[in-house]
Amino acid sequence: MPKVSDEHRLARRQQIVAAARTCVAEQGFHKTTMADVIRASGLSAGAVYGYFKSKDEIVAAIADDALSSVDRLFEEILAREEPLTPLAALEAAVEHVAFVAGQAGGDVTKVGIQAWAEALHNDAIKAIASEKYRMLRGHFVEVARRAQADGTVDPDTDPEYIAQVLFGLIPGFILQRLILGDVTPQTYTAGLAALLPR
Amino acid sequence: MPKVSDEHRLARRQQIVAAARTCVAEQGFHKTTMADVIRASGLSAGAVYGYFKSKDEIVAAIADDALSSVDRLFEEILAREEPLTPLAALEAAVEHVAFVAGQAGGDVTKVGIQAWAEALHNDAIKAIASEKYRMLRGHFVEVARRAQADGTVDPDTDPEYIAQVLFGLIPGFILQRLILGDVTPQTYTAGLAALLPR
Amino acid sequence: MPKVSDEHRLARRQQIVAAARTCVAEQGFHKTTMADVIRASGLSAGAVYGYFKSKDEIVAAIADDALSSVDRLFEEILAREEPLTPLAALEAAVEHVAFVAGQAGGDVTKVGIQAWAEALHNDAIKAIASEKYRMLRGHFVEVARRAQADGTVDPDTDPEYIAQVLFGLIPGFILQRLILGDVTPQTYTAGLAALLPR
Amino acid sequence: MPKVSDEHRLARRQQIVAAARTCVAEQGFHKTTMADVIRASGLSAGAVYGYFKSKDEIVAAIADDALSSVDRLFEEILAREEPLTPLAALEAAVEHVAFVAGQAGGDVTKVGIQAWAEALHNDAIKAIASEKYRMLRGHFVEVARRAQADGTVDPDTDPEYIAQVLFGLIPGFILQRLILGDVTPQTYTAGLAALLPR
DNA sequence: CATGAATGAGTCTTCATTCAT
DNA sequence: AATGAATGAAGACTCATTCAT
Repeated sequence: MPKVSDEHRLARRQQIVAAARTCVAEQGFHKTTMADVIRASGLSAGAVYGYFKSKDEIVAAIADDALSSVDRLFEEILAREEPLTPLAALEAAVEHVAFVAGQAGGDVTKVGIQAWAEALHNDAIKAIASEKYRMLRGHFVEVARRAQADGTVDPDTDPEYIAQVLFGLIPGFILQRLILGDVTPQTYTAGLAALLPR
Repeated sequence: MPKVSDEHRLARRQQIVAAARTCVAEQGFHKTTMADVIRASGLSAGAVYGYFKSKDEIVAAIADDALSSVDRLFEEILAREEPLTPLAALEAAVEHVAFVAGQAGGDVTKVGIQAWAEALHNDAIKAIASEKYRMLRGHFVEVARRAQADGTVDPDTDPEYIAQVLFGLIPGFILQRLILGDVTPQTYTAGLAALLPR
Repeated sequence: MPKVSDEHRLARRQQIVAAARTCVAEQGFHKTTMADVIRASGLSAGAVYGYFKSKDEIVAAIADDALSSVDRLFEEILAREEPLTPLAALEAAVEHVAFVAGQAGGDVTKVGIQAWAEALHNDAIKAIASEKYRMLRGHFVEVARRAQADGTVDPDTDPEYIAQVLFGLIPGFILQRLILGDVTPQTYTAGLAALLPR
Repeated sequence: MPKVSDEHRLARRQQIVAAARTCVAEQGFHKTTMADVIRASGLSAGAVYGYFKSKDEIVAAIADDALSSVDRLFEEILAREEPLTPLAALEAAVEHVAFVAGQAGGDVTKVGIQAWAEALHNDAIKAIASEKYRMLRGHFVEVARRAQADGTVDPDTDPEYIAQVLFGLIPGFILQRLILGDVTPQTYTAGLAALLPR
């Protein structure tokens, strides 16, 4: 297949990443063997290694993909409505998380949690997570600023701190949803609404 | 002999769990080999297997230990002061987390994150995490009830939902602290204070 | 078409052998991969396999080429001067070896040593080496005969035995030159001169 | 087997090296797989890797062993007879080589040739070969010095150069013996005798 | 004819666990 | 009870060769 490259190459990488994501969402990074990924991708060992140099590179690609997918859709959501209150922002975020988690092809939030654990002793993953999360949190800084301008939120607090808290609610949502299983966008939003000033 | 044996047995188990925790905090569950644990514990392979049937059992013991340690101290903190506001509860929680993370013998919060990831495909760990977190979140239900009694928080919202949000802030704190490195109990508490009604 | 094809075919084979020789001189037969040879030759995998059926065939071609190149030039050297003494023959041989070793395109003596090792368990290579070396040693038989006619060397000894010794000095020169690095045509010739009758 | 170490450890290493030597003499360094060595040694994979960190380390051990065995016996041979002429030294050397080559457990000279090839692109092997050969050649320097004292050999030539030539005859003997198959200690010694002054 | 992506058997190595002493 | 050498089933990765385009 001499002249298929570029789009073909990208498509194959996507194919492999998709296969790997499915495996990783089911079994985690470490229980997922290259043989699993190879089987799931429908390619041969040699072919997979033609697109990725190592398992670590595939793991990094999945993590990047999983964290990016969250950020990508966030960007538009947060940019959309003009007067985006903290509560509305969190609601949108959490609904989006629940939505992508239910998509076919492996729960992205499970991959995300794997990435958290991996980031602790894998610098490549840590760099990816760090970059994506900083970006994501940046959106909440903007939300905080608007709320301060509205007078809804104390104007003297560093909006970064407020963003830490708003962004910080998301991991807790993901985790409770997967491990305790009794948290939904509705309950979480209602809980936050009760805490915030009416 | 049973008495001595029992204490001895427990002490040995603690010794092994402590050794394992150090390894796991540094390298994660999967990069930690039994040889690492055996070396760190100062025992022999045979001895370690005399106290734990398998690596999985040790992993479960570490996870239990890590999650319990958080809960144990929480219990007293939350029981202590009478009029514990949501903000004060979160502050205490987060300060405690930062404190235990700095203790010698391996950062417990790192082990905790490993446990989150592991829980997704290891039922024993999931059961432990589930139990501990349900307990932990229960304390926040009580906090929510008090705040509703005070009139600080909307009395018509299910206090469980409010607890989901308050408890849900903690994973976000742990994660940002370790991966982004710019979050402290002070910034986090300030951020939350700004959002809550003055 | 057969004529153009034939020259073309030979030129391509030479191109591949030259590329392979460079790789083999640097890394040895076994560390040299077909991918290396393909890259160095500037051809495609398919093209290379159009000219050689297998890696083994390429290896045999390199070995043949390396051993032939030594022999080819030997033939003329030994045929040139009329009264060629054993010392002069060895000197010419050793100087020629040092010269071809320094040529661009991969040290032929390194390829030669590889061929020795390979000959031990590869019958094709063994046959090539055997043939070339028998030829090469044949020249020294002639030298021995002349020296016996001169009275310089004992006439009762089988000239084949004398040739074994004269020819046998060359591998030792190649080896010491590459591994110990302190042997030159001058030192080696001087050493032999000291041993032979004045 | 808790308390067998030291002699046991050395014995096991020898056992592995012996097994590996047999394989390598038959098939060469590269065609010999770890599975071959493991099978031949009668141990398990894990056991072999308990004694050697890698295949390279085993290869180095075989090379060391093969080259040492030659040197070890040389030392005594050359030290034995008082007035050791160059011819007698070469004869002893070559007879010893033919003897060890015939020993059971893998032809050491074949391993030696493999080591020559390997030394060209493996620094560990090169270092071993370099050391052993320098030692070995050192013995011939002594032989040269004695011959110069006797007046048998030109006293103005650096004895190192003479040693290069005497030592340099050995690889040629080994090679012709294995590849051409028509050289024996007797023919080689006779050939040299014919060349040297009567 | 040429291309080079794809193949998949085979390589080295690790590591949880056992058991003879 | 304790020891730690031994086990061997996987695991990640390579590379000579083919064949659809």
